[in-house]
Amino acid sequence: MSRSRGPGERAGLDTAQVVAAARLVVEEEGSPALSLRAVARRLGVAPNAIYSHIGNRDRLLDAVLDDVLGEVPQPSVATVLRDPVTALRSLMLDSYDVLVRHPRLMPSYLDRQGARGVQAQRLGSITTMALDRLGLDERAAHEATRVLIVNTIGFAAFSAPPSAPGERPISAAELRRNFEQALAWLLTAIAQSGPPRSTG
Amino acid sequence: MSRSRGPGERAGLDTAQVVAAARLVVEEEGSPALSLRAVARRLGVAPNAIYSHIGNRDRLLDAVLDDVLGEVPQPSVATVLRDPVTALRSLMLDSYDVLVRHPRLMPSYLDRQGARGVQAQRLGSITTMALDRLGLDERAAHEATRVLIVNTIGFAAFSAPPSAPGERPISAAELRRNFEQALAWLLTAIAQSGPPRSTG
DNA sequence: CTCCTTATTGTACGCTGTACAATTATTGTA
DNA sequence: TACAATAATTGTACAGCGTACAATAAGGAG
Repeated sequence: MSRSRGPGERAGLDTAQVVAAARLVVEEEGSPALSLRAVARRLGVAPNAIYSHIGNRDRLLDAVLDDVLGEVPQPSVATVLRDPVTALRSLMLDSYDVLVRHPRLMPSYLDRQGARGVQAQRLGSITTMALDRLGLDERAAHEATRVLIVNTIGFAAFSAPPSAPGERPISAAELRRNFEQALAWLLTAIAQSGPPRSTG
Repeated sequence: MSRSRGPGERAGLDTAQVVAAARLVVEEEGSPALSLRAVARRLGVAPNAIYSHIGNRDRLLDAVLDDVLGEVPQPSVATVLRDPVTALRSLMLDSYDVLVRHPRLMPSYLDRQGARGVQAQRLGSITTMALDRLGLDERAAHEATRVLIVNTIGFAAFSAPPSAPGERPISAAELRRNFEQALAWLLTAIAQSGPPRSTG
């Protein structure tokens, strides 16, 4: 531990390191334990050192959220064009699986409305592309996107263990089947909402 | 202000008063400002006085959440039995409208998974009743209930103003139409998932 | 080399939840 | 009524939090 560092001496931090450390804190201690001070501790740095790299506690949270979304794999454009519904289904399932690994981060996601970082935009534009392919106009595509996002984040949020330990805490597999069901319902409705495809 | 009260002197609090004060705090200062100390201040009471009535900060939050749900009107049993789909639709719309009035409470709702208090159970059992009427078995009814709840809370959560003020913050009316659309999709799918009604 | 910007520390403030013991009011029991 | 048990409330205290401020040193620009 390099505990001895005077004011002005550099620690060689950058934003990526800060975000990475924050993710470690979240993954090992849960996201209620995500504090600037915990991150700083892990980096062997004074608490306020963080402020040079991210302005704010909220911005740190945003960065972590978006970073997590980076784990969601990218479906190929070819797949999206060939079979938009299947592409949407696996995109949402993949997103769900990633999000479920960070259950206690979910309330923050909704608070920040799905995080508006680069990763979120990446996933958003693929979604919009697939919906466009289904024949939805821009407005309808936006709305459908929101429905899918709400559903995915919402279900992921329900995977957190309940506060009262008395209640049967619904198994992860069960919840995932439930999510798949809802997703299927929504995708069917969305696909039907576009104009009927003439391409047979 | 009765600031002068020695240890042991009663303030005459009860749980309802504490919850009511907490609701006032939330409604006037936003739910991030909901602290035991703020509630205590408003009641003219020492911070730790709250602990006699609710054990915990989380439990206070739960109580507030459930209290808010109390505003959702109860559809009559006759209505539910006559037209379950319409009853479900207006129940969810009413819930949405109530929740939207407390946007910054929504992340907590998801965190506590919709709150398991008496009000939540009241709404839950009406929902289950309607779904049962549609011919869903117990398991299917539970799943459909969860889908509807996730959708409602999720959309309500999106009504909070976004953190980055640059983004166009989507009008309330627009979001509500979007919610109605999603609700219609889900209700259609759910109604079809039950066995076809033989009762003409 | 000198100047400027930037990253980092030390310190400090006010806020938070909550544990603990002391104190008094209320309730139950005889 | 007297007394004991329980419950509600305060005072005090602690560790943690986000973050503002000034001092300091390192790195880059000229």
